[in-house]
Amino acid sequence: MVSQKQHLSDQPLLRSHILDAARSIVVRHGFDALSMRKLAEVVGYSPASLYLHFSGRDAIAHALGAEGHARLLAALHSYDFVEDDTERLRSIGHAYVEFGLKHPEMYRLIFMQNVGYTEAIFNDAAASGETALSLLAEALAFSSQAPAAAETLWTALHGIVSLSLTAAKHLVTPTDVLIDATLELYLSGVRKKPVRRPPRPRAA
Amino acid sequence: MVSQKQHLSDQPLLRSHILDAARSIVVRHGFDALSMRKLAEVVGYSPASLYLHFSGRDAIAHALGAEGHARLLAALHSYDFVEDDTERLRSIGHAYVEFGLKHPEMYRLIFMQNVGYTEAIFNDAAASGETALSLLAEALAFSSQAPAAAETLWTALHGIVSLSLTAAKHLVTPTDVLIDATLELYLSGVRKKPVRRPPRPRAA
DNA sequence: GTCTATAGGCTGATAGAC
DNA sequence: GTCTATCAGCCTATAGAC
Repeated sequence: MVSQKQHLSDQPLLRSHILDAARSIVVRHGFDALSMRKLAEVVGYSPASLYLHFSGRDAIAHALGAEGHARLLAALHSYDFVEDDTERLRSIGHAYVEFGLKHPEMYRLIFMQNVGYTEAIFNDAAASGETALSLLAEALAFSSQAPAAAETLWTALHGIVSLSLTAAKHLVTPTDVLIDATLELYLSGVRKKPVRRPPRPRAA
Repeated sequence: MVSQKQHLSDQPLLRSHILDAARSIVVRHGFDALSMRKLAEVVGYSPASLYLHFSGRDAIAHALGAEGHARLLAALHSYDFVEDDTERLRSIGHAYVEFGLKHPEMYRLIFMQNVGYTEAIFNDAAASGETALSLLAEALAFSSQAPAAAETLWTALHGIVSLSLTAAKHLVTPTDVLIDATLELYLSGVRKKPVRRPPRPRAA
């Protein structure tokens, strides 16, 4: 019953056990509640042992966020099968917000917690070939105004998620209505020629 | 030179001294760096004395955030003089984002730090008659689709600020271009009839 | 009103035994 | 590889002297 090479296959397994425990703490109590001591307790090891598998708390945060970002990408990719360009964009937009609302603490960790984390996660994802932004840009490729159009849409979708997470009680409009209104505006604008910007008045 | 009733006028004065010190810590090192000990050191009092003027750290955070929100409102009101409706809305939109980028740690405290803080600050502001959202709704009063239109615009503007604070390196489009694109879309959509929403495909 | 002193915690990280 | 023990801090908040 006992494998002689157990300790060889344990290393990656333990890493993912640690990440599982860390994820369960973060999604339940928020990232601030993730301490090496509590994490060690959940994993069933001493705090010191965690440092054999991760260089420290930041490394765990990074691994957790990178994994969360990958899950977000997967959620968006689940609408790749939709053939109509605008329909696919609508589906992706809804899926983006839905991910954020379904995994609020994970979304916070990826995009709202800390400049350093967000940059590291995004840099890694970019190096791997795809980010939440690049996927939106691809979904908007049928239009002509990338990358500004993709970034404009991304910021809008992020705003819906982000304010829903911190100011939900003050948003009376149902989230789906906000998403649809946002998407229709971007879809209707996406083929127009760039806007002429009039000079703005300065404050008195 | 010495007033006999100095100790009477000292109370509100000390309160604002404490808030000044707290603000300087928060804007320089972020809200997480605000501790009662460090604050007491900056103010020049012992930690225990702070509790004579504020019930605790949360009360200081709340007072600081409420004050920040009031400053945001003031910044937006500085364009009240603009007579043209769409011009005024453009100015307000730019001013909103500008405030967030100029006071990132204050903006974080008001809208991104903590659900509890944001709710308390916003509840107070609503009770006082005006919030960032209600001001946007007023600026959009010339259109017919409040409050959904105001919330849609608010989330979009917040998204620009919020992602600029955490993912600036991955937004290649200049902020002003993002704001203008967003505003023009909302302005062009604001008089249209409500969008027809086609059913979305479900994931395979 | 302000202080000192302290209760009663928490933290990340490491040295060195086994 | 995992442990115990610990370093070297940090924190909010309060009791009680002055």
